[in-house]
Amino acid sequence: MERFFLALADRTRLRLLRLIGEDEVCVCFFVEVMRTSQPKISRHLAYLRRAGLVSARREGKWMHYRLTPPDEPHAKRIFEQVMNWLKDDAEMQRDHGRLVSLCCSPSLPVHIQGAPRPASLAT
Amino acid sequence: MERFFLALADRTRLRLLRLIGEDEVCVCFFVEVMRTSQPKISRHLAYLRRAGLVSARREGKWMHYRLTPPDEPHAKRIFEQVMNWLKDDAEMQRDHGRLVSLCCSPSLPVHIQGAPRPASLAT
DNA sequence: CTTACGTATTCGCCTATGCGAATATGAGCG
DNA sequence: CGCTCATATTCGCATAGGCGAATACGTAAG
Repeated sequence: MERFFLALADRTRLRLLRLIGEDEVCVCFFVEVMRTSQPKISRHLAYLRRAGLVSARREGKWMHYRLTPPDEPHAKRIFEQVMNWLKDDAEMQRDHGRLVSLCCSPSLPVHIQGAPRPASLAT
Repeated sequence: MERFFLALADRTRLRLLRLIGEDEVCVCFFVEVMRTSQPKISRHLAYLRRAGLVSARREGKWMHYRLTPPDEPHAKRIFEQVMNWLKDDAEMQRDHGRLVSLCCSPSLPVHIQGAPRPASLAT
């Protein structure tokens, strides 16, 4: 219970959760969209993994993260409410906007060319 | 947002929130029911006050605390869901049970004789 | 005014955790 | 194998915050 709330008690982690949303997103997009250092993002993803809120899948060099909402019914409902809350946050809307336009653009920036786009946003 | 979740990320604070519930409860009952040191309880109440989740009212020597749910609609809904979650926790059920039987008993233990009982539990 | 009592705050210590910088790991490729 | 790229982990440092012990504060009673 405390672990659950601790995982939610950091802005970087909340931004990551919001960016993932219903998709499965490659780490390189987080770095690109959030304009934050890669180690910082990786550390927070690890924290979320330990808290059980996300899980990862490797695909060659790329790691994809997706949400794994809690099993416990109360926690699950709260988690969904939190995700709704995040949608109303200005900064996170900007993040998400950047992710969408990035993934829908025909050519990715040089440093992430070839990165697998989130399924629901693929061109 | 982070401040909100940080406030919820501690078991002692969650126990306090659950004990308060819909009532206005005197600090001395927390100490009695949770079998925890008074400074510890006071510190966590101060934390909750700073986070805006509770507010205090002085009545002579006694301090009463009550919940002040967030204004922001998302936070408010989440807060209510959290309160429901707490009701299912075993330790917190024991806490609450002790509070009820304490307040409904005709005579309080020596060290809290004269303490004002929570309104809804008064004899 | 002094005392007693309920509550709050301070102090010193310790752990958790955030950060940037550097480095390690793991996978694909030549 | 050796190189590169994507990602993860480690290191050293700084702050937040938990705890018990001691102490301060505010109010009522004598």
